[in-house]
Amino acid sequence: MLQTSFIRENTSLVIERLKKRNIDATTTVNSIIVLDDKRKKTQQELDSLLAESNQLAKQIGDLFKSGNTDEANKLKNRTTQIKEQSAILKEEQNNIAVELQQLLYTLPNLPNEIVPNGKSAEDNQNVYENNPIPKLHANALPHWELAKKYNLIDFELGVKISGAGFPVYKGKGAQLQRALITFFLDRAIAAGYDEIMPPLMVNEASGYGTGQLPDKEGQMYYMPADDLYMIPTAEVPITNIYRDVILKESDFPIKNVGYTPCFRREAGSYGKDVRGLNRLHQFDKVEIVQIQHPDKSYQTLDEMVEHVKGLLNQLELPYRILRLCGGDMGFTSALTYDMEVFSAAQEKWLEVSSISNFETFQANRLKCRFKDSEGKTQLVHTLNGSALALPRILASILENNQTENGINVPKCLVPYTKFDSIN
RNA sequence: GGAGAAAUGGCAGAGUGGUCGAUUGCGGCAGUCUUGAAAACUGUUGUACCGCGAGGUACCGGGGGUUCGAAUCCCUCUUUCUCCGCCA
Repeated sequence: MLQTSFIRENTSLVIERLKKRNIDATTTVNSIIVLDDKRKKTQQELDSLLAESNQLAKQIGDLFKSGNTDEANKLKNRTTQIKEQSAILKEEQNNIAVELQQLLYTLPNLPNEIVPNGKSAEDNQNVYENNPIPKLHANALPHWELAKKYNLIDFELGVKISGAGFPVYKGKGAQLQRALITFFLDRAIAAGYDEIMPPLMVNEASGYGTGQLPDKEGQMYYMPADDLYMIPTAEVPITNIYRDVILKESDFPIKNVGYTPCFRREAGSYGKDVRGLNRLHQFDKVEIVQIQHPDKSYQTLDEMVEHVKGLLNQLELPYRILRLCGGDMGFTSALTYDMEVFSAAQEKWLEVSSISNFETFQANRLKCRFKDSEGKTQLVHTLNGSALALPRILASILENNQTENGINVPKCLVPYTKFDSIN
């Protein structure tokens, strides 16, 4: 959520930057300013009424004490008047606040200056590409066939137990999955991240804190009996650790890593994009989160991209890095890099990580602040990224490393799997 | 799930209708003393909003109510603790 004060002071910048998202925010921004003016005016009136009422209450108290009940009762008349007036103003103030809040919720984050203009994924900027695309043998199979052939993943069994999008990992498939999780966690810990195992269900306040609510309400599984949401990513519970927290400057950078299953309804998805492991309702992900000083957050973003590059390099997967264009960026992000691996049998790029700087957008909702060197309280910057999302990594490992005789396990995983090939 | 107790500032812990944004202790910060440090002493130390400022308003777990006036009384929700029951 953008700050009202920021919108007031940078009106034209806000409108200009949101054009990168192909949004004309002029009307909304103007309404926000008008409403904010109204809010200020109402508060001034209300405050002075309450000030008078506080004064009177003191006087009445004194009068009662000195036995001057007649005079006290006279003043009471005035206070009842004030009460009525202030009740009206208070309601008005509440209404304004709600309306203002709703408008603010509709505005996405401002894209950073370097975010390319564009409407869709086709306009994303390719900023890095690595590792040659492997040449597969003539009978190469897509990962869902390989998973079946080597008894690694049972999709039909998942349908029986839960439904489509809930695969069952078996045998070496399950072990490979577990190896990847541990590998990713170990690498993050080595890079200075603290491991967190958070709850997998969160309350409404947490959903609002990181911006899943109200924007992506339908994407999360919701349990009405207990008013809880299944997490769509570890970002939600981990970042919400810092909700309503005032940090010290010396706390920076806060680096957390967490492995969690992630749950997504993926309403509206269908077709061949959902084949196999490409798009699931439940999947595993290791997420890195950082809370950083505003001056250093972009440096941190680069550092996080480097970290993920390191993982992909070790896994020896062909990948590319995209700088997302305004039209393809998430609601809460100021700058996002997507990492995609090439899935050789499907012959397409699969997104395996999305690394974003949210600047103060989440922090404003979370009320996560710090005291700067002058003792002033200001909002922190939050960042996060997948490091990494498992299913598509697994898919590309299976596809890219297949030979006529089986599948080779990447060297960096062998210490974890204790086997170096699947056949 | 049943019964009872509780929730106050970074922490501990007073406060049961007005003089309370809140005694005190610890911690934090600044200073005095010291070659330096410790100790001691002095001062300072919550958040948000409004206001150029003086200053004002709100907040004692959340929401509502009683009252001229609520941290304090009432209702409700949440959470924590103790006991009982059940259970991985």
